[in-house]
Amino acid sequence: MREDTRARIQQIALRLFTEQGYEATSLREIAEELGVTKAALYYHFKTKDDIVASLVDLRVAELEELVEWARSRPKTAEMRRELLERYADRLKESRYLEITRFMERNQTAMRDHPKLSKMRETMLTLSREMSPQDATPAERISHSLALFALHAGKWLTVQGDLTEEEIDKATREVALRLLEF
Amino acid sequence: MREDTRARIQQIALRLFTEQGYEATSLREIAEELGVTKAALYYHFKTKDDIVASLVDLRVAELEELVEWARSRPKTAEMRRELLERYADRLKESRYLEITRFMERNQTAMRDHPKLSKMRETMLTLSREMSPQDATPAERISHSLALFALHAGKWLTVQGDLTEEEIDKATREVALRLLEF
DNA sequence: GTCTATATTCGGATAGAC
DNA sequence: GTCTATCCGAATATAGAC
Repeated sequence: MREDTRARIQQIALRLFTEQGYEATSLREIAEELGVTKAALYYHFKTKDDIVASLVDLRVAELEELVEWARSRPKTAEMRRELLERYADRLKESRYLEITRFMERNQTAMRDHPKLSKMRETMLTLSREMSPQDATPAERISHSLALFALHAGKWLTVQGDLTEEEIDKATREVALRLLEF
Repeated sequence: MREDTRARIQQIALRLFTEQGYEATSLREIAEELGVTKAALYYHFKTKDDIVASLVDLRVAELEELVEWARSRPKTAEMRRELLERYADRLKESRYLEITRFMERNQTAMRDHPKLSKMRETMLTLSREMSPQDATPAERISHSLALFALHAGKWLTVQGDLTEEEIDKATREVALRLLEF
């Protein structure tokens, strides 16, 4: 039972921020779900903003791992395909997907959050690893879109009667094609 | 000078909602920029939500136009390429792009807005027009992604030293490739 | 670490005069 | 159509006891 309260706050906050939005979620709600009072949260996080900052940190760390991995490898087409697959695998992990969704859905709330520029920078670094040095602009864009395509796949659940597995498989296929361009 | 106040409210609200977020923008701010008081806004819109609803209506109307156009045409590959180009052209018009960005960035705020389901429905209809009847799941996803790719292109402005024109041209190229799949 | 207050600020919205 | 004035609720945050 009773693990790290800090981690439980993060977990509940992440869920509520993603479902309802950052601004629409009050500390009262988070506290209620946790079974404590608002004041208790302030022991663990100085401000509401601090909670969100801690969540962004988690994502940056994961992106940086991917960048590290890419850099430890020769810059070949094979490496890039594997990088793409690894990115797709991460997106399947629920915590990572949740944080990603949270960020996609709360762009304006995060607008001038200092952590966000850090994140963009890391994402840019990652997308640079997706192209060889001599790639043309169109190729670079296509390769970056390969990453976006994986995200987009997660939005397409509405798309007819396809199962999640089918969509995942198909988006990976499309993403690989974008990488080949 | 002094045109329709209603339209000016929409215009200012759209800008602020997009820049700062829906919840983070107060009626006071909108009123101040317009040079009137909060109370004056209530003459033109019953609630804050009404303002946003009127903006979504604008986008749905534009999407419906595209659907209408597609339906008035034979279902050929050529028609789909042109539909894609028309969609890209719309995204270049500032008002349309702004509304699109507003919606992308305020997904949670719009979460259970009745207008939103209408919009999703229209978007789904449009993406169905992008594929022939006998398309496989992977093909359908690729064709839908062609639309998303155009949106994604708008996020990539950061991407190095490319001009907006170059990015626009390259994303269209990539989108067309996704359509060919 | 968590509680019970409580301070403070600001939001959306309405009433009624002009 | 726009104003002044005001209501009401809710949110973040703090102080200080246990």
